[in-house]
Amino acid sequence: MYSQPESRIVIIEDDQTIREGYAYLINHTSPYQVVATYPSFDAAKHKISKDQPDVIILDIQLPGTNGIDALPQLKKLLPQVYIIMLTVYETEKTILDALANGASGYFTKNTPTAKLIEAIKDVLNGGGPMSPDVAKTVILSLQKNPDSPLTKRETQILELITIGKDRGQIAKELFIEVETVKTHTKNIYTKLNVNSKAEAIQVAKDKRLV
Amino acid sequence: MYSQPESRIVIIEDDQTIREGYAYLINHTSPYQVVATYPSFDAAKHKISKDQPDVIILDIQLPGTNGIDALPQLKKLLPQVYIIMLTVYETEKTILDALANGASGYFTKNTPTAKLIEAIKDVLNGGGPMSPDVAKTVILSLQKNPDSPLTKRETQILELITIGKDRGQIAKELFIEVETVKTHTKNIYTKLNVNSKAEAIQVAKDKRLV
DNA sequence: AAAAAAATACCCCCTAAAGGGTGATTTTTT
DNA sequence: AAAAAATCACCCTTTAGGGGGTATTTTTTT
Repeated sequence: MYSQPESRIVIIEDDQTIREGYAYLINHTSPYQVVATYPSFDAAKHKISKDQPDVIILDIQLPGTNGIDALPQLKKLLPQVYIIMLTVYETEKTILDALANGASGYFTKNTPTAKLIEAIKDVLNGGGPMSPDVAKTVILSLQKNPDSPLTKRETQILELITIGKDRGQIAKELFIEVETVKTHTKNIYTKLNVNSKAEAIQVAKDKRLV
Repeated sequence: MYSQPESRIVIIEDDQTIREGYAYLINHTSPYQVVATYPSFDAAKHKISKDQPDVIILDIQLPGTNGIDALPQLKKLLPQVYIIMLTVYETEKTILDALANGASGYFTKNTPTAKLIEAIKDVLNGGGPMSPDVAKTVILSLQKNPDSPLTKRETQILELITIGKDRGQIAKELFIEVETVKTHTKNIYTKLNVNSKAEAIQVAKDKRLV
């Protein structure tokens, strides 16, 4: 599926200058048309369905409902819409929350309009555009700790523990005895300085061991 | 920190045509220099430290040690190096494994050299470049299920359960009583059709509820 | 304003799964 | 040859987790 020139864009952004600037440039330098702009989600929510947007450009720091909370609601109103986040926030949590809640792309506000237009094309073609720094943050969030004190087998077992498997399931999955799983678990606990599954999971998440 | 023109590139790729093609184009159309190329990690591992690469372009499907397994070893040999994966595989698991193991970027093999050169610049500047389809896969892997049957509070509690918190910790964290946590947990179990924490975690992961 | 949904809180009972200790053999790496 | 990792076994103890039931308050939706 390729992007259609008629693709309809809505911009939700409280800063009038940015809002109108992007709108003007998209309308005049791209094949897409900005069919509506709103200064807040609350102003948009009752009208946006009528706009039938294909892509929404959504700011995070909005008056009233913020962009993150607006995301699931927009998705509910317009299940097929692609949403590109535009924000000055680039903390890991904000970025991950936005993506978890259904954003298709994420850009920081200094992004030139040309890049944004490219991003619109990307999402319409099924891609997931991000600015380089955002991508970096996402990648870092996925990265495992390369200096894990655990052996390969122990890491494997810890991984299964973190996804909720019990001793029996782990044993079956790895074709080993329950007692062996127990031994590995004990060794894991010793190395991580914990003495329960719950604590092990917490340390694992915290130190990105899995 | 900006990328230095002298930045040193190593290519590890078994297909001679691709390997030499990229090497030639990078050397002749970019400010970077390809200081060595290898057809496999096993061929590279004893010599690559001497090459002092800033960036390694690494194929996944290599004879002998594959690219994913090579990643941690390369990181050990050259802790500061940036690694860009280049592959035909684009399954979620492969991509996530590569990023988890320390890759800085990820491209599919049809990527034009110009994009790859841009990616080299990106990683040297601290970015995390990915081709649009890869980025999309990464974003999808982070996405939550928008049709969760759980309420906000229940989702919150399930989230805490998945990171290994026990009733007491959850209660404390949410400023509610342990008994309330229990009630929520019961409701979660009913909705998810499970009857243990372990199962709940598995369903949560499986259905991307958290 | 009324109804529905969500969040909060308590009580009793009960056991399965988890955790601690100790020891030993086999396989893989260095 | 030595060290590290992975495998398996037996005993014993406990607690955090789970089932059932009931009820009030707060928030949201209609």
